[in-house]
Amino acid sequence: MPKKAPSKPASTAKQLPAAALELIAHRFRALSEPVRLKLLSALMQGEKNVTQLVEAAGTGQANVSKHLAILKQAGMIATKREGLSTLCSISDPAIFQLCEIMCAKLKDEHAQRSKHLEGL
Amino acid sequence: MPKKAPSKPASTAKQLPAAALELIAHRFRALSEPVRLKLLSALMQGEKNVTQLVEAAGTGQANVSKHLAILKQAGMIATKREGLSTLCSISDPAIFQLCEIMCAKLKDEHAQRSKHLEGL
DNA sequence: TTGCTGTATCGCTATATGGCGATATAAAGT
DNA sequence: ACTTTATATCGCCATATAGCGATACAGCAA
Repeated sequence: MPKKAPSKPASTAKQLPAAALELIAHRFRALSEPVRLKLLSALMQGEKNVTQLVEAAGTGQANVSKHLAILKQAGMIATKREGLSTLCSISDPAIFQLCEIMCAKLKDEHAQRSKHLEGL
Repeated sequence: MPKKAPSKPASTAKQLPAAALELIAHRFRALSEPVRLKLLSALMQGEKNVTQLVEAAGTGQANVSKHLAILKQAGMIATKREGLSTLCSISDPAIFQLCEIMCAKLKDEHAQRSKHLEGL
């Protein structure tokens, strides 16, 4: 695929420009809070409105609203008004991959820890 | 530190227990800072000592040391002393996958934005 | 020992952010 | 109009953390 070579200082080029790193970091940060992961986890079962998500998250409505805004800004969920409700849904399937990889990592490490304890 | 969650209302069972979500969030958080991503980016080219990483990161040595500790605690890098130096290396190949996915996401979004500007 | 280098840790400040209550806005029904 | 419901936003507080300088520690050389 023909990738355009933008005007980049080819000499001192790191593989990723600093601006890109900030964008990437920003997106990872959206995934770095348990409440937000819980929201995404709930949304993996399908579209939900904010009230349902408040229930699922187990925290206040104001917080959920803020967290949803963060997820939305990170391009991970989409929202649409429907009457009184705001329906939320996962907008980027990459999230599934990301969480799967991270979960696999956790399971591996857990298995390692269990192994280390076997001899006790 | 988070106060201990009281006995869970068993009704709202989740696919992932809260403790797991915290662990996952913790790992994503390790990837949520530009300096740490820069360190990982540098380490993708191979083992490096702290001084080299300080150069690559463009921030103070104290910060780099702290960031490396965070990455280490998240199980993303390994360190070994060798003489005066501490050699660091990526210990979990999953990081490559995670960053690839996130970068692809960014490229997609960038392409989208470019498209929206085409008609102007 | 002393000195030098590389790394880790401490103390501090400033900023960012999560959680909460209160309030504002939006949309629909009366 | 007013009320109710659903969501968003605001103000405040407490905590977390990135960055910095100074310092402590570790390892090697003379």
